[in-house]
Amino acid sequence: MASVLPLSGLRQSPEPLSWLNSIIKGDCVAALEALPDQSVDVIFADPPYNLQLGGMLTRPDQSLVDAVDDEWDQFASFEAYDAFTRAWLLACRRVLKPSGSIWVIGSYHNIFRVGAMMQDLNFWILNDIVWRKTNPMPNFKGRRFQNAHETMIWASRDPKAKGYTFNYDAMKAANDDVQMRSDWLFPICSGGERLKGEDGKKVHPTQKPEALLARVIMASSKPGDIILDPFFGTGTTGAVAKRLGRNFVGIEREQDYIDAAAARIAAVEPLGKTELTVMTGKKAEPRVAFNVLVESGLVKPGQVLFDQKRRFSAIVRADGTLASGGEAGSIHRLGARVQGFDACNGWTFWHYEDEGQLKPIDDLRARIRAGLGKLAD
Amino acid sequence: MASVLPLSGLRQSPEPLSWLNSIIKGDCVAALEALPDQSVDVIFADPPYNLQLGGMLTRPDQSLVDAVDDEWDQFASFEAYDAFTRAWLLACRRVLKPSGSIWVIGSYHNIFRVGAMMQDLNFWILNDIVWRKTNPMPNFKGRRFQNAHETMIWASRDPKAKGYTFNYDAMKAANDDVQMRSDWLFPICSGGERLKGEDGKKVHPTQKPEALLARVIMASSKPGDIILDPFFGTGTTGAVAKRLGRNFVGIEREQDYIDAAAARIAAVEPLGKTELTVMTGKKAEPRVAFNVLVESGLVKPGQVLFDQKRRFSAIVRADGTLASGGEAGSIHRLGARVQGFDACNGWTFWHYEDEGQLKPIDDLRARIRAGLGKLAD
DNA sequence: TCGGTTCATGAATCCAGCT
DNA sequence: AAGCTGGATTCATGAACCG
Repeated sequence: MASVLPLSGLRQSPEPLSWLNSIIKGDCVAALEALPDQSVDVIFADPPYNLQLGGMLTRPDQSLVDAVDDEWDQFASFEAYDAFTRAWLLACRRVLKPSGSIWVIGSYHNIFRVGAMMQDLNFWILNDIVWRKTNPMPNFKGRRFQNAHETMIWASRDPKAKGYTFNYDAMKAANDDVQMRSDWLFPICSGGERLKGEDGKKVHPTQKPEALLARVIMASSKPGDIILDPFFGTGTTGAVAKRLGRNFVGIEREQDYIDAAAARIAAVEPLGKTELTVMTGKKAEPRVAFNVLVESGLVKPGQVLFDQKRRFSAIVRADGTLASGGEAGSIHRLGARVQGFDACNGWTFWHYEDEGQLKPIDDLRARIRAGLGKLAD
Repeated sequence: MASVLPLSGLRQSPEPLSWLNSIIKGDCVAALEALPDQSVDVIFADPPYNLQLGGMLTRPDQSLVDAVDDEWDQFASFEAYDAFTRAWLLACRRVLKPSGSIWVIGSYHNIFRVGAMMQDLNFWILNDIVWRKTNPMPNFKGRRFQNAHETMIWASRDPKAKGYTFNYDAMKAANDDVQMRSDWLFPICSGGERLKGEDGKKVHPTQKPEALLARVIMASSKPGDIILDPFFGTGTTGAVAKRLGRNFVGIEREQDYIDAAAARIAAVEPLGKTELTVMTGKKAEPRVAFNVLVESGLVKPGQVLFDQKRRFSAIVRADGTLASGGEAGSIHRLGARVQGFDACNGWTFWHYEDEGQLKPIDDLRARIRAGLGKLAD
């Protein structure tokens, strides 16, 4: 039976949601019943990998590799694992907002089955992301390549969903101003970040690095969003969500993991609003109609605009449209028309003459946005 | 109907196999009927990815992206794609030797379904390999991460198969003497390597780089092995196989691709035996029994061996076994016994004294292998 | 001939918001 | 709900072209 353990909340709402910023104890599918339909923005799931280990594995020095042999990773067959996967994915699907997205991490043992099931359940894969480990465990027997990565699937709830969050500009800025790729490089979780028990042993066998979760959350959610982790473990998702100003919900069966996660999350200090501000691109800026430039006097009716190479020209009309050789329309439509294209960004295509030089009219828009419109003659 | 087109053969056998080093024209499953059971060593398959593209895609400069919209990549549903996948995988399974292995390449559109089906059909995944592209196509609309990799699944025919070829030492040597990882970095196929028609257009939309195939073939096959590619396309697998002294079989439906592949392969000059000699490590070296060291006089009966720290010692007996404190056995057994381990590499555990210094008996084995046994006193 | 610039292109499930 | 419109959006590579 699932029970809700409230933690220190991040979110003060007029109708407080009892499950927000808490860890729900119980089986994943049963516990999800505590959540309403379409109530979470992002799901990060780190399900059992269904490792099928033959026996003990020893290193060349005969030391024993501490394998993942926990009870929760044992399944009788692929069919059993598929049934389990289908059940939790469906439960997650119900609580995910139509504009939400889901991440699932796995290895070659399970990720193919998970990915196929996600497609069968009508999730729409956006990317598969490869987590390249800087320090993977070696292959001790020399019979395979070193297994040096894990795979994450990022998917929207529905094939045609357009509303999912992707902070493209923030990702690009974080990657030396080129697009963030689908292969990410991070160390495995170790050192001080790795939770250890009083006996010095790791608390959870598959604790994920916070850096990995940070990129996931920064890429696909906004501050204040609700992030669900149905296999909470020791709460990496919750800790990072709290630090990044997001709300979280965790589901976990084992009391030991819950205790460790709760203590860990309580110690997290959320970042301030300033630190959380992300790079945004033009899409986020307020719309300025070309007409406003005419009205403000930055562009005058009758003025002639050119493309950068003066191959085309057009005359500004008083209503904020352009005319050229019998054709007329918006700066975008006419830009497309004269070039024979379907589309065109008129702001960067059309230029005005200033002291003999051609400058894009986008510069004038920038002045409006900066509040300088009234200063223009 | 499938027909066999013989090419210049690499292999002269007393019972020539008509399909060897040839391209079989026809549908993959039907054409595979021409091959006997358990007749090929390695399969490399690059099946249709089942891309589901919405419409046209333009770059920011309004140019049109030349998408993969070929008829052979169209499937009515996931079910249809699964049925197709199951059929060709089963046909491949029949012709694959029990000691063989199979590679399948794909993207997130299809690889999860392929991987799950491979598991369902009792293939045993050895690795999933990520091909990281140095120069992937960008994401033009800024709505996802740049799709910068493809995934290959490497699997043995059966779960307990141990005989598959993996040239571990060659891979390690090629990777600056550290284990080859599961993420590989290669450019996409372009420039002079990319086959172009008379119109200057690419002959095949998805030609793979030869470097990728070279690593696959070098890692998982031996010279003289037979490599099957059931989706031959323009014959990258055949060209690389021939160059690396392997035999190939290709299956392809489109005559245009067959013509291009045949001409391409005919122009390939196989490497010589010297160039093909792979870096082989200890596993490939001839086995040397400890007894040989005793017989050759490099180790003398009654001589005392130690571990590196002189915590343990043992006496060499004339039959090539060791004795220590009432226990006796092979260098490996006794090494394990004195340490309380299940296993031990006696060659590196036991040391002999030489001018006051302890040196591993493995050094003596190396002298035998180098033909220096008789020079020893 | 050399160096700089322009241009084409690659397995791609690629827009959002308002009327 | 479907359609319309504003306008945002690309990286590495090699060939072609130019001065």
